[in-house]
Amino acid sequence: MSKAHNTADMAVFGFFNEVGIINQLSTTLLATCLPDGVHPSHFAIINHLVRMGDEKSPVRIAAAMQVTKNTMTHSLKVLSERGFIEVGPDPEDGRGKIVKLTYAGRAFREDAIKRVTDRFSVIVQPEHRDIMQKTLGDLVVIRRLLDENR
Amino acid sequence: MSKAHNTADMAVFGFFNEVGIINQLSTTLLATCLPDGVHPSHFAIINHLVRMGDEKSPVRIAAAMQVTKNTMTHSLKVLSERGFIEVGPDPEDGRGKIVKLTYAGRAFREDAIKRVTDRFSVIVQPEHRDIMQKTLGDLVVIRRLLDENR
DNA sequence: CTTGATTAGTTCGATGTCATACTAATATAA
DNA sequence: TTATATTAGTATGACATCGAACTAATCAAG
Repeated sequence: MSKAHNTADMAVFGFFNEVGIINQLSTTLLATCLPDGVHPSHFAIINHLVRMGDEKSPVRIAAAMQVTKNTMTHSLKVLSERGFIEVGPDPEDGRGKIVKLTYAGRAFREDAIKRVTDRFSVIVQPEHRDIMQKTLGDLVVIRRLLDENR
Repeated sequence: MSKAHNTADMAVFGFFNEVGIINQLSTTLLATCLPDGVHPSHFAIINHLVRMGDEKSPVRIAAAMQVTKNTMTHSLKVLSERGFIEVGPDPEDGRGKIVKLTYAGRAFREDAIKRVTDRFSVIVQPEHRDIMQKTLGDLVVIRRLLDENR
């Protein structure tokens, strides 16, 4: 009864195992579409700022990206040196900062999106898109479950 | 038409996005079930050796874990220092080495599995298990797709 | 047998990420 | 108002991972 290897647990382990492999392979594939020195996590930050709006504080971006504040400090430094963002003080909070996308940042994102889309389009066929679309809702349920229990 | 933001692409991006978040949250959760200094990737190696059989070469384990050889060298050093594995020479190949599980390694794995199962069992409810089981086959299809195109 | 190519494992340097601890500014409570 | 607690961002050190270069051993071609 307390045996750890029942079928229900196996399904759970198998699920997370497949998720882990898919994540690794897709991230690696994404990385090949980005210029040297730009990590997938950097792309994710730019992408987030474009989609959800910039002018956010580092701590808010860190929460959205699910990384720690110091990781975000580091990532923002890289993006700033690349000229993709500008980090200025928050006029309403002396402690805070405000991250703003530059034109170069938006252009980089457009370019990267195009390369990524092209790259994936030769691999992902319509039947795979159907699978992803069909599965997406279930993944959201599991993601929310984990998000609420961390 | 070459617009990058059509609904099909959105489903693909959304899928990989959810997969990434689930992977991060589940890995973090798993990490809390492991003793200090034992990384989830270390647990994965031990787990693999128990399930698929030990007495494998580092390069084969690296391929199975989808990491580079040097990463495996590092991980095996950690596991060896912990006494979970023993690394000896390959009598049939002067270049190679053979990784062997110790009793302590197997005991660690049993203990970790128990803690992980207990931890997840209070979060993952039957309806979530159903979702994972239902989704598993689809995830395998996508995983294979990426595996064949890397 | 000898030479060139491949493979196993390691070393080195770089990078992303985290935990802990710290400073500075804001918010709350007495 | 003053003291305490909380929050934003940074600094430091640690670790997992990677790519490139290296050594040693095996394999393959002549």
